[in-house]
Amino acid sequence: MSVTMEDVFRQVAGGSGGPLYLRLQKSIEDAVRSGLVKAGDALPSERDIAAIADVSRVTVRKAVQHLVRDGILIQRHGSGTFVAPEVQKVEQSLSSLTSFTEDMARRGMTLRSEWLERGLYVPSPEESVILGLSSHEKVARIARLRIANEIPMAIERATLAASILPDPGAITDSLYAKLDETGNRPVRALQRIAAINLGDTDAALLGVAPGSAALRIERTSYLASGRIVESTRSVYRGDAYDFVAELRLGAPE
Amino acid sequence: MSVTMEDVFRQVAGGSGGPLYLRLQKSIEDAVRSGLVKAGDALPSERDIAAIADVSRVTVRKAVQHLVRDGILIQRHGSGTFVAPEVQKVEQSLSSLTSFTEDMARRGMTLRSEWLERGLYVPSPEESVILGLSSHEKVARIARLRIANEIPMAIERATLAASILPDPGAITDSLYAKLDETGNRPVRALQRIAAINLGDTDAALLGVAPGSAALRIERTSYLASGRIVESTRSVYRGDAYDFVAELRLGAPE
DNA sequence: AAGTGGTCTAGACCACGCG
DNA sequence: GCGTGGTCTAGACCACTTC
Repeated sequence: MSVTMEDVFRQVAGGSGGPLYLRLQKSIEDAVRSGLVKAGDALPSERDIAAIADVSRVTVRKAVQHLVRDGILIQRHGSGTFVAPEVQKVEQSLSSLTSFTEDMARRGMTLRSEWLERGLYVPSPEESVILGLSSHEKVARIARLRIANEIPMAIERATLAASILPDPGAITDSLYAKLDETGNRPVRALQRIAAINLGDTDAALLGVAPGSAALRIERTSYLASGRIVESTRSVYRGDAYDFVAELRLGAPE
Repeated sequence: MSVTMEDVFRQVAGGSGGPLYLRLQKSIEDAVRSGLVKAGDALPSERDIAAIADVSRVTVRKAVQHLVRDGILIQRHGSGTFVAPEVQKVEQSLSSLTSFTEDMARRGMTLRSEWLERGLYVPSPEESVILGLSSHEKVARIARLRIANEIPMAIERATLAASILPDPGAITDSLYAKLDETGNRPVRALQRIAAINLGDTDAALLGVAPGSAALRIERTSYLASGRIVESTRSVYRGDAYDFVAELRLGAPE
Protein backbone atom coordinates (compact mmCIF):
# COMPACT_ATOMS: atom_id res chain seq x y z
CA MET A 1 0.00 0.00 0.00
CA SER A 2 1.46 3.30 -1.07
CA VAL A 3 1.39 6.60 0.74
CA THR A 4 -1.81 8.54 0.21
CA MET A 5 -2.58 12.22 0.26
CA GLU A 6 -4.38 11.67 3.56
CA ASP A 7 -1.26 10.23 5.18
CA VAL A 8 0.57 13.40 4.22
CA PHE A 9 -2.00 15.56 5.97
CA ARG A 10 -2.08 13.39 9.07
CA GLN A 11 1.67 13.88 9.52
CA VAL A 12 1.20 17.62 9.77
CA ALA A 13 -0.69 17.42 13.04
CA GLY A 14 2.08 15.44 14.72
CA GLY A 15 5.02 17.41 13.36
CA SER A 16 6.58 20.32 15.12
CA GLY A 17 8.49 23.45 14.35
CA GLY A 18 7.17 26.58 12.74
CA PRO A 19 3.64 27.78 12.07
CA LEU A 20 1.02 25.21 11.18
CA TYR A 21 0.12 26.75 7.84
CA LEU A 22 3.73 26.65 6.69
CA ARG A 23 4.07 22.98 7.61
CA LEU A 24 0.85 22.22 5.80
CA GLN A 25 2.00 24.27 2.82
CA LYS A 26 5.27 22.34 2.57
CA SER A 27 3.43 19.03 2.86
CA ILE A 28 1.23 19.84 -0.10
CA GLU A 29 4.19 21.22 -2.05
CA ASP A 30 6.15 18.02 -1.49
CA ALA A 31 3.19 15.88 -2.51
CA VAL A 32 3.01 17.76 -5.80
CA ARG A 33 6.74 17.76 -6.49
CA SER A 34 7.13 14.08 -5.62
CA GLY A 35 4.38 13.21 -8.06
CA LEU A 36 2.04 11.83 -5.40
CA VAL A 37 -0.57 14.05 -7.00
CA LYS A 38 -0.22 14.96 -10.65
CA ALA A 39 -1.13 17.93 -12.78
CA GLY A 40 -4.90 18.21 -13.06
CA ASP A 41 -5.62 16.07 -9.98
CA ALA A 42 -8.06 17.41 -7.46
CA LEU A 43 -7.06 17.92 -3.84
CA PRO A 44 -9.47 17.02 -1.05
CA SER A 45 -11.82 19.86 -0.20
CA GLU A 46 -10.62 22.48 2.25
CA ARG A 47 -13.02 21.15 4.85
CA ASP A 48 -11.71 17.60 4.41
CA ILE A 49 -8.09 18.68 4.65
CA ALA A 50 -8.92 20.61 7.80
CA ALA A 51 -10.57 17.54 9.34
CA ILE A 52 -7.76 15.15 8.37
CA ALA A 53 -4.91 17.43 9.44
CA ASP A 54 -6.87 18.50 12.51
CA VAL A 55 -6.53 22.22 11.87
CA SER A 56 -9.08 24.92 11.19
CA ARG A 57 -10.23 25.67 7.69
CA VAL A 58 -8.75 29.17 7.92
CA THR A 59 -5.32 27.61 8.34
CA VAL A 60 -5.85 25.33 5.36
CA ARG A 61 -6.82 28.30 3.22
CA LYS A 62 -3.74 30.25 4.24
CA ALA A 63 -1.50 27.35 3.20
CA VAL A 64 -3.32 26.76 -0.06
CA GLN A 65 -3.42 30.41 -1.06
CA HIS A 66 0.34 30.73 -0.98
CA LEU A 67 0.60 27.77 -3.35
CA VAL A 68 -2.06 29.25 -5.62
CA ARG A 69 -0.17 32.52 -5.84
CA ASP A 70 3.00 30.64 -6.76
CA GLY A 71 1.16 28.89 -9.56
CA ILE A 72 1.36 25.39 -8.03
CA LEU A 73 -2.35 24.99 -7.36
CA ILE A 74 -5.46 26.36 -9.01
CA GLN A 75 -8.75 27.01 -7.26
CA ARG A 76 -12.09 27.08 -9.02
CA HIS A 77 -15.00 28.54 -7.13
CA GLY A 78 -17.69 25.92 -6.66
CA SER A 79 -15.60 23.21 -8.22
CA GLY A 80 -12.49 22.47 -6.19
CA THR A 81 -8.74 22.82 -5.83
CA PHE A 82 -6.45 21.27 -8.43
CA VAL A 83 -2.79 20.78 -9.18
CA ALA A 84 -1.84 23.33 -11.84
CA PRO A 85 -0.75 22.07 -15.25
CA GLU A 86 2.87 22.73 -16.06
CA VAL A 87 3.32 25.62 -18.42
CA GLN A 88 6.09 25.29 -20.93
CA LYS A 89 8.19 28.39 -20.90
CA VAL A 90 8.51 30.48 -24.01
CA GLU A 91 11.73 32.26 -24.76
CA GLN A 92 11.76 35.63 -26.42
CA SER A 93 14.76 37.54 -27.62
CA LEU A 94 15.48 40.95 -26.24
CA SER A 95 17.92 42.00 -28.92
CA SER A 96 16.04 41.47 -32.15
CA LEU A 97 12.71 43.11 -32.78
CA THR A 98 10.21 40.45 -33.75
CA SER A 99 6.46 40.42 -33.72
CA PHE A 100 4.59 38.21 -31.29
CA THR A 101 2.61 36.63 -34.12
CA GLU A 102 5.65 35.77 -36.20
CA ASP A 103 7.51 34.57 -33.13
CA MET A 104 4.86 32.06 -32.16
CA ALA A 105 4.27 30.88 -35.71
CA ARG A 106 7.95 30.02 -35.91
CA ARG A 107 7.51 27.80 -32.86
CA GLY A 108 4.54 26.05 -34.36
CA MET A 109 2.18 27.27 -31.65
CA THR A 110 -1.45 28.00 -32.28
CA LEU A 111 -2.00 31.65 -31.62
CA ARG A 112 -5.13 33.65 -31.22
CA SER A 113 -6.12 36.93 -29.63
CA GLU A 114 -9.13 38.29 -27.83
CA TRP A 115 -9.76 41.95 -28.39
CA LEU A 116 -10.04 44.10 -25.32
CA GLU A 117 -10.11 47.46 -27.09
CA ARG A 118 -9.72 48.58 -30.68
CA GLY A 119 -10.51 51.96 -32.16
CA LEU A 120 -9.69 55.65 -32.53
CA TYR A 121 -9.71 57.87 -29.45
CA VAL A 122 -8.90 61.35 -28.28
CA PRO A 123 -5.34 61.09 -26.96
CA SER A 124 -4.45 61.52 -23.33
CA PRO A 125 -1.90 64.27 -22.67
CA GLU A 126 0.67 61.56 -22.02
CA GLU A 127 0.03 59.95 -25.39
CA SER A 128 0.31 63.29 -27.17
CA VAL A 129 3.79 63.80 -25.77
CA ILE A 130 5.06 60.28 -26.34
CA LEU A 131 3.78 59.94 -29.89
CA GLY A 132 4.50 63.54 -30.82
CA LEU A 133 0.98 64.14 -32.10
CA SER A 134 -0.09 67.23 -33.96
CA SER A 135 -3.03 68.97 -32.33
CA HIS A 136 -6.42 67.33 -32.85
CA GLU A 137 -4.86 64.16 -34.22
CA LYS A 138 -6.45 61.07 -32.74
CA VAL A 139 -4.76 57.90 -31.54
CA ALA A 140 -5.40 54.31 -32.46
CA ARG A 141 -5.53 52.02 -29.44
CA ILE A 142 -5.45 48.28 -29.72
CA ALA A 143 -5.48 46.10 -26.64
CA ARG A 144 -5.63 42.36 -26.77
CA LEU A 145 -5.11 39.20 -24.82
CA ARG A 146 -2.55 36.96 -26.50
CA ILE A 147 -3.35 33.26 -26.27
CA ALA A 148 -0.94 30.53 -27.38
CA ASN A 149 -2.13 26.91 -27.47
CA GLU A 150 -5.20 28.05 -25.54
CA ILE A 151 -3.08 29.39 -22.68
CA PRO A 152 -3.32 33.17 -22.05
CA MET A 153 0.23 34.48 -22.27
CA ALA A 154 0.18 38.26 -22.30
CA ILE A 155 -1.87 41.41 -22.36
CA GLU A 156 -0.76 43.93 -24.92
CA ARG A 157 -1.94 47.53 -25.03
CA ALA A 158 -0.59 49.53 -27.97
CA THR A 159 -1.22 53.11 -29.00
CA LEU A 160 -0.23 54.65 -32.34
CA ALA A 161 -0.84 57.95 -34.09
CA ALA A 162 -4.01 57.81 -36.22
CA SER A 163 -1.93 58.96 -39.20
CA ILE A 164 0.06 55.75 -38.99
CA LEU A 165 -2.85 53.41 -38.33
CA PRO A 166 -6.02 55.15 -39.51
CA ASP A 167 -8.14 52.03 -39.33
CA PRO A 168 -7.32 49.94 -36.25
CA GLY A 169 -10.37 47.78 -36.91
CA ALA A 170 -8.57 46.35 -39.93
CA ILE A 171 -5.95 44.64 -37.80
CA THR A 172 -6.65 40.96 -37.77
CA ASP A 173 -3.46 39.20 -36.81
CA SER A 174 -0.13 40.90 -36.70
CA LEU A 175 0.15 44.62 -36.07
CA TYR A 176 3.63 44.57 -37.53
CA ALA A 177 2.40 42.90 -40.73
CA LYS A 178 -0.09 45.75 -41.13
CA LEU A 179 2.60 48.34 -40.51
CA ASP A 180 4.76 46.58 -43.08
CA GLU A 181 2.10 47.14 -45.74
CA THR A 182 2.17 50.87 -45.27
CA GLY A 183 5.93 51.07 -44.94
CA ASN A 184 5.75 51.90 -41.26
CA ARG A 185 7.50 48.91 -39.77
CA PRO A 186 9.78 50.01 -36.93
CA VAL A 187 13.48 49.26 -37.14
CA ARG A 188 14.38 50.02 -33.55
CA ALA A 189 12.72 49.93 -30.15
CA LEU A 190 13.46 50.74 -26.54
CA GLN A 191 12.07 48.45 -23.86
CA ARG A 192 11.80 48.88 -20.13
CA ILE A 193 11.30 45.68 -18.19
CA ALA A 194 10.13 45.42 -14.62
CA ALA A 195 8.58 42.79 -12.35
CA ILE A 196 5.14 43.45 -10.88
CA ASN A 197 2.51 41.68 -8.84
CA LEU A 198 -0.62 41.26 -10.94
CA GLY A 199 -3.78 43.13 -9.94
CA ASP A 200 -7.18 41.46 -9.89
CA THR A 201 -8.26 42.37 -13.40
CA ASP A 202 -5.06 41.48 -15.23
CA ALA A 203 -4.73 38.29 -13.19
CA ALA A 204 -8.25 37.26 -14.20
CA LEU A 205 -7.48 37.88 -17.87
CA LEU A 206 -4.33 35.77 -17.71
CA GLY A 207 -6.00 33.05 -15.69
CA VAL A 208 -3.61 33.21 -12.74
CA ALA A 209 -3.96 34.19 -9.10
CA PRO A 210 -3.95 37.87 -8.15
CA GLY A 211 -0.51 38.79 -6.89
CA SER A 212 1.32 36.41 -9.22
CA ALA A 213 4.55 37.78 -10.61
CA ALA A 214 4.53 39.14 -14.14
CA LEU A 215 6.81 41.09 -16.44
CA ARG A 216 5.67 44.57 -17.37
CA ILE A 217 7.27 45.72 -20.59
CA GLU A 218 6.97 49.23 -21.94
CA ARG A 219 8.13 49.49 -25.50
CA THR A 220 8.60 52.50 -27.74
CA SER A 221 9.26 51.71 -31.41
CA TYR A 222 10.93 53.97 -33.95
CA LEU A 223 10.96 54.26 -37.72
CA ALA A 224 14.24 54.60 -39.58
CA SER A 225 13.47 58.33 -39.74
CA GLY A 226 13.45 58.48 -35.96
CA ARG A 227 9.72 59.03 -35.70
CA ILE A 228 7.93 57.09 -32.99
CA VAL A 229 5.56 54.49 -34.42
CA GLU A 230 4.01 52.85 -31.42
CA SER A 231 4.06 52.82 -27.66
CA THR A 232 3.10 49.54 -26.08
CA ARG A 233 2.54 48.43 -22.49
CA SER A 234 2.47 44.70 -22.13
CA VAL A 235 2.09 42.32 -19.22
CA TYR A 236 3.56 38.84 -19.62
CA ARG A 237 2.85 35.88 -17.36
CA GLY A 238 5.92 35.27 -15.26
CA ASP A 239 5.48 31.51 -15.26
CA ALA A 240 5.26 31.33 -19.04
CA TYR A 241 8.00 33.65 -20.21
CA ASP A 242 11.76 33.84 -20.28
CA PHE A 243 13.34 36.79 -21.98
CA VAL A 244 16.78 36.21 -23.37
CA ALA A 245 19.30 38.97 -23.95
CA GLU A 246 22.83 38.97 -25.25
CA LEU A 247 25.14 41.52 -23.68
CA ARG A 248 28.43 42.84 -24.97
CA LEU A 249 31.22 44.50 -23.09
CA GLY A 250 30.10 48.04 -22.41
CA ALA A 251 32.16 50.93 -23.67
CA PRO A 252 34.27 52.33 -20.80
CA GLU A 253 32.60 55.70 -21.35
CA MET B 1 -10.95 70.56 9.87
CA SER B 2 -9.47 68.28 7.27
CA VAL B 3 -10.31 64.67 6.55
CA THR B 4 -8.61 62.24 8.91
CA MET B 5 -7.59 58.65 8.54
CA GLU B 6 -10.43 57.70 10.85
CA ASP B 7 -13.00 59.30 8.57
CA VAL B 8 -11.69 57.14 5.76
CA PHE B 9 -12.25 53.98 7.76
CA ARG B 10 -15.69 55.01 8.89
CA GLN B 11 -16.81 55.37 5.28
CA VAL B 12 -16.01 51.73 4.64
CA ALA B 13 -18.75 50.46 6.93
CA GLY B 14 -21.42 52.49 5.17
CA GLY B 15 -20.31 51.86 1.59
CA SER B 16 -21.56 49.01 -0.53
CA GLY B 17 -20.42 46.83 -3.38
CA GLY B 18 -17.82 44.13 -3.31
CA PRO B 19 -16.11 42.33 -0.44
CA LEU B 20 -15.35 44.31 2.70
CA TYR B 21 -11.61 43.67 2.62
CA LEU B 22 -11.35 45.03 -0.93
CA ARG B 23 -13.24 48.20 -0.01
CA LEU B 24 -11.01 48.64 3.02
CA GLN B 25 -7.93 47.95 0.90
CA LYS B 26 -8.91 50.61 -1.63
CA SER B 27 -9.62 53.10 1.16
CA ILE B 28 -6.13 52.70 2.57
CA GLU B 29 -4.61 52.76 -0.90
CA ASP B 30 -6.37 56.03 -1.70
CA ALA B 31 -5.29 57.56 1.61
CA VAL B 32 -1.68 56.77 0.74
CA ARG B 33 -1.86 57.94 -2.86
CA SER B 34 -3.70 61.14 -2.02
CA GLY B 35 -1.02 62.00 0.51
CA LEU B 36 -3.35 61.88 3.52
CA VAL B 37 -0.71 59.66 5.09
CA LYS B 38 2.88 60.04 3.95
CA ALA B 39 5.85 57.72 3.64
CA GLY B 40 6.99 56.61 7.06
CA ASP B 41 3.74 57.45 8.82
CA ALA B 42 2.22 54.83 11.07
CA LEU B 43 -1.27 53.51 10.45
CA PRO B 44 -3.60 52.90 13.39
CA SER B 45 -3.19 49.44 14.87
CA GLU B 46 -5.10 46.57 13.29
CA ARG B 47 -7.36 46.42 16.33
CA ASP B 48 -8.11 50.14 16.09
CA ILE B 49 -8.86 49.98 12.38
CA ALA B 50 -11.17 47.03 13.01
CA ALA B 51 -13.02 48.98 15.71
CA ILE B 52 -13.33 52.16 13.66
CA ALA B 53 -14.38 50.49 10.42
CA ASP B 54 -16.57 48.07 12.37
CA VAL B 55 -15.11 44.94 10.81
CA SER B 56 -13.23 42.02 12.30
CA ARG B 57 -9.48 42.12 12.70
CA VAL B 58 -9.12 39.20 10.26
CA THR B 59 -10.70 41.35 7.56
CA VAL B 60 -8.33 44.22 8.34
CA ARG B 61 -5.35 41.89 8.07
CA LYS B 62 -6.50 40.58 4.70
CA ALA B 63 -6.75 44.10 3.33
CA VAL B 64 -3.43 45.18 4.78
CA GLN B 65 -1.54 42.10 3.62
CA HIS B 66 -2.37 42.74 -0.01
CA LEU B 67 -0.94 46.23 0.32
CA VAL B 68 2.16 44.88 2.06
CA ARG B 69 2.77 42.44 -0.76
CA ASP B 70 2.45 45.23 -3.30
CA GLY B 71 5.06 47.23 -1.41
CA ILE B 72 2.69 50.02 -0.34
CA LEU B 73 2.77 49.27 3.39
CA ILE B 74 5.38 47.74 5.68
CA GLN B 75 4.59 45.78 8.83
CA ARG B 76 7.00 45.44 11.72
CA HIS B 77 6.22 42.77 14.29
CA GLY B 78 5.65 44.34 17.66
CA SER B 79 5.99 47.83 16.32
CA GLY B 80 3.25 48.70 13.87
CA THR B 81 2.19 49.20 10.27
CA PHE B 82 3.76 51.99 8.24
CA VAL B 83 3.52 53.58 4.83
CA ALA B 84 6.46 52.30 2.78
CA PRO B 85 9.10 54.78 1.66
CA GLU B 86 9.21 55.34 -2.07
CA VAL B 87 12.04 53.53 -3.73
CA GLN B 88 13.67 55.33 -6.60
CA LYS B 89 13.95 53.00 -9.54
CA VAL B 90 17.33 52.12 -10.93
CA GLU B 91 17.75 51.54 -14.63
CA GLN B 92 20.16 48.97 -15.94
CA SER B 93 21.09 48.35 -19.53
CA LEU B 94 20.49 44.97 -21.07
CA SER B 95 22.72 45.48 -24.08
CA SER B 96 26.05 46.49 -22.60
CA LEU B 97 27.83 44.34 -20.08
CA THR B 98 28.62 46.43 -17.04
CA SER B 99 29.43 45.48 -13.50
CA PHE B 100 27.04 46.29 -10.72
CA THR B 101 29.74 48.10 -8.77
CA GLU B 102 30.75 50.30 -11.69
CA ASP B 103 27.15 50.90 -12.60
CA MET B 104 26.22 52.26 -9.18
CA ALA B 105 29.39 54.28 -8.77
CA ARG B 106 28.51 56.07 -12.01
CA ARG B 107 25.19 57.07 -10.45
CA GLY B 108 26.84 58.37 -7.33
CA MET B 109 25.14 55.83 -5.09
CA THR B 110 26.76 54.43 -2.01
CA LEU B 111 27.19 50.74 -2.54
CA ARG B 112 28.05 47.98 -0.16
CA SER B 113 27.62 44.24 -0.02
CA GLU B 114 26.94 41.66 2.65
CA TRP B 115 28.56 38.32 2.02
CA LEU B 116 26.29 35.33 2.08
CA GLU B 117 28.81 32.78 0.85
CA ARG B 118 32.38 32.97 -0.42
CA GLY B 119 34.81 30.12 -0.92
CA LEU B 120 35.87 27.05 -2.89
CA TYR B 121 33.54 24.09 -3.11
CA VAL B 122 33.12 20.73 -4.77
CA PRO B 123 31.01 21.46 -7.83
CA SER B 124 27.51 20.17 -8.27
CA PRO B 125 26.97 18.08 -11.43
CA GLU B 126 25.10 21.02 -12.90
CA GLU B 127 28.00 23.37 -12.30
CA SER B 128 30.46 20.93 -13.86
CA VAL B 129 28.49 20.91 -17.07
CA ILE B 130 27.84 24.65 -17.26
CA LEU B 131 31.38 25.71 -16.48
CA GLY B 132 33.01 22.88 -18.42
CA LEU B 133 35.16 21.84 -15.48
CA SER B 134 37.97 19.30 -15.73
CA SER B 135 37.52 16.47 -13.27
CA HIS B 136 38.38 17.26 -9.66
CA GLU B 137 38.50 21.00 -10.33
CA LYS B 138 36.71 22.97 -7.66
CA VAL B 139 34.39 25.92 -8.07
CA ALA B 140 34.49 29.35 -6.49
CA ARG B 141 31.12 30.51 -5.23
CA ILE B 142 30.42 34.03 -4.18
CA ALA B 143 26.98 35.08 -3.03
CA ARG B 144 26.20 38.50 -1.74
CA LEU B 145 23.44 40.92 -0.96
CA ARG B 146 23.85 44.14 -2.91
CA ILE B 147 22.88 47.25 -0.99
CA ALA B 148 22.68 50.72 -2.56
CA ASN B 149 22.12 53.76 -0.33
CA GLU B 150 21.30 51.32 2.50
CA ILE B 151 18.47 49.75 0.50
CA PRO B 152 18.88 46.04 -0.37
CA MET B 153 18.62 45.80 -4.14
CA ALA B 154 19.61 42.35 -5.27
CA ILE B 155 20.93 38.94 -4.32
CA GLU B 156 23.73 37.71 -6.53
CA ARG B 157 25.02 34.15 -6.56
CA ALA B 158 27.97 33.57 -8.88
CA THR B 159 29.99 30.44 -9.54
CA LEU B 160 33.29 30.32 -11.45
CA ALA B 161 35.91 27.67 -12.15
CA ALA B 162 38.60 27.65 -9.46
CA SER B 163 41.20 28.03 -12.20
CA ILE B 164 39.75 31.41 -13.05
CA LEU B 165 39.19 32.63 -9.50
CA PRO B 166 41.49 30.58 -7.22
CA ASP B 167 41.01 32.86 -4.24
CA PRO B 168 37.41 34.03 -3.91
CA GLY B 169 38.19 35.46 -0.48
CA ALA B 170 40.24 38.15 -2.18
CA ILE B 171 37.19 39.73 -3.78
CA THR B 172 36.41 42.93 -1.98
CA ASP B 173 34.33 45.04 -4.27
CA SER B 174 33.91 44.29 -7.92
CA LEU B 175 34.17 40.76 -9.26
CA TYR B 176 34.75 42.14 -12.72
CA ALA B 177 37.61 44.34 -11.52
CA LYS B 178 39.28 41.22 -10.13
CA LEU B 179 38.73 39.33 -13.37
CA ASP B 180 40.22 42.29 -15.22
CA GLU B 181 43.48 41.92 -13.30
CA THR B 182 43.93 38.36 -14.44
CA GLY B 183 42.81 39.04 -17.97
CA ASN B 184 39.62 37.10 -17.53
CA ARG B 185 37.05 39.83 -18.03
CA PRO B 186 34.14 38.53 -20.08
CA VAL B 187 33.27 40.22 -23.35
CA ARG B 188 29.89 38.64 -23.90
CA ALA B 189 27.07 37.26 -21.81
CA LEU B 190 23.70 35.59 -22.24
CA GLN B 191 20.94 36.50 -19.83
CA ARG B 192 17.60 34.89 -19.17
CA ILE B 193 15.08 37.10 -17.42
CA ALA B 194 11.93 35.93 -15.70
CA ALA B 195 9.49 37.25 -13.11
CA ILE B 196 9.06 35.31 -9.87
CA ASN B 197 7.31 35.63 -6.54
CA LEU B 198 9.89 35.87 -3.78
CA GLY B 199 10.12 33.07 -1.23
CA ASP B 200 10.44 33.71 2.47
CA THR B 201 14.24 33.68 2.70
CA ASP B 202 14.98 35.87 -0.31
CA ALA B 203 12.18 38.25 0.68
CA ALA B 204 13.68 38.61 4.15
CA LEU B 205 17.12 39.37 2.69
CA LEU B 206 15.69 42.04 0.41
CA GLY B 207 13.50 43.49 3.12
CA VAL B 208 10.21 43.04 1.27
CA ALA B 209 7.13 40.94 1.84
CA PRO B 210 7.17 37.27 0.81
CA GLY B 211 5.42 36.91 -2.53
CA SER B 212 6.59 40.28 -3.83
CA ALA B 213 7.52 40.28 -7.50
CA ALA B 214 11.18 40.12 -8.43
CA LEU B 215 13.31 39.62 -11.51
CA ARG B 216 15.33 36.43 -11.66
CA ILE B 217 18.27 36.78 -13.98
CA GLU B 218 20.50 33.90 -14.99
CA ARG B 219 23.64 35.06 -16.69
CA THR B 220 26.40 33.11 -18.39
CA SER B 221 29.51 35.13 -19.30
CA TYR B 222 32.06 34.27 -21.96
CA LEU B 223 35.68 35.17 -22.64
CA ALA B 224 36.74 36.26 -26.09
CA SER B 225 38.02 32.71 -26.53
CA GLY B 226 34.51 31.39 -26.03
CA ARG B 227 35.24 29.87 -22.65
CA ILE B 228 32.63 30.36 -19.96
CA VAL B 229 33.87 32.58 -17.14
CA GLU B 230 30.98 32.74 -14.74
CA SER B 231 27.44 31.63 -14.22
CA THR B 232 25.35 33.92 -12.06
CA ARG B 233 21.83 33.69 -10.69
CA SER B 234 20.56 36.98 -9.39
CA VAL B 235 17.31 38.14 -7.88
CA TYR B 236 16.47 41.84 -8.24
CA ARG B 237 13.76 43.66 -6.32
CA GLY B 238 10.92 44.31 -8.71
CA ASP B 239 10.07 47.67 -7.13
CA ALA B 240 13.63 48.95 -7.43
CA TYR B 241 14.69 47.90 -10.88
CA ASP B 242 13.94 48.71 -14.48
CA PHE B 243 15.93 46.93 -17.13
CA VAL B 244 16.29 48.74 -20.39
CA ALA B 245 16.95 47.04 -23.70
CA GLU B 246 17.36 48.35 -27.20
CA LEU B 247 16.00 46.11 -29.93
CA ARG B 248 16.78 46.15 -33.61
CA LEU B 249 14.79 44.75 -36.48
CA GLY B 250 15.33 41.00 -36.42
CA ALA B 251 16.85 39.33 -39.46
CA PRO B 252 14.16 37.40 -41.33
CA GLU B 253 16.24 34.31 -40.67
C1' DA C 1 3.85 46.05 31.38
C1' DA C 2 1.49 47.53 27.57
C1' DG C 3 0.82 47.53 22.78
C1' DT C 4 1.77 45.65 18.32
C1' DG C 5 1.58 42.24 14.65
C1' DG C 6 1.42 36.78 13.88
C1' DT C 7 -1.14 32.58 14.37
C1' DC C 8 -5.16 29.83 15.19
C1' DT C 9 -9.88 28.36 16.24
C1' DA C 10 -15.05 27.11 15.53
C1' DG C 11 -18.65 28.41 13.34
C1' DA C 12 -21.56 31.07 10.08
C1' DC C 13 -23.39 32.57 5.65
C1' DC C 14 -22.84 33.59 0.60
C1' DA C 15 -21.83 32.54 -4.42
C1' DC C 16 -20.73 29.41 -7.71
C1' DG C 17 -20.56 24.64 -10.31
C1' DC C 18 -22.36 20.58 -11.38
C1' DG C 19 -25.30 16.69 -11.81
C1' DG D 1 -29.64 20.23 -3.90
C1' DC D 2 -25.37 19.51 -2.50
C1' DG D 3 -20.54 20.31 -2.23
C1' DT D 4 -17.11 23.58 -3.34
C1' DG D 5 -14.45 27.72 -2.55
C1' DG D 6 -15.06 32.95 -0.83
C1' DT D 7 -16.04 36.03 2.91
C1' DC D 8 -16.59 37.28 7.67
C1' DT D 9 -16.93 37.15 12.76
C1' DA D 10 -15.44 37.23 17.90
C1' DG D 11 -12.26 35.80 20.63
C1' DA D 12 -7.92 33.59 22.13
C1' DC D 13 -2.96 33.09 22.76
C1' DC D 14 1.92 33.88 21.28
C1' DA D 15 6.13 36.64 19.91
C1' DC D 16 8.13 40.82 19.48
C1' DT D 17 9.19 45.92 20.40
C1' DT D 18 9.11 49.71 23.21
C1' DC D 19 9.02 52.06 27.46
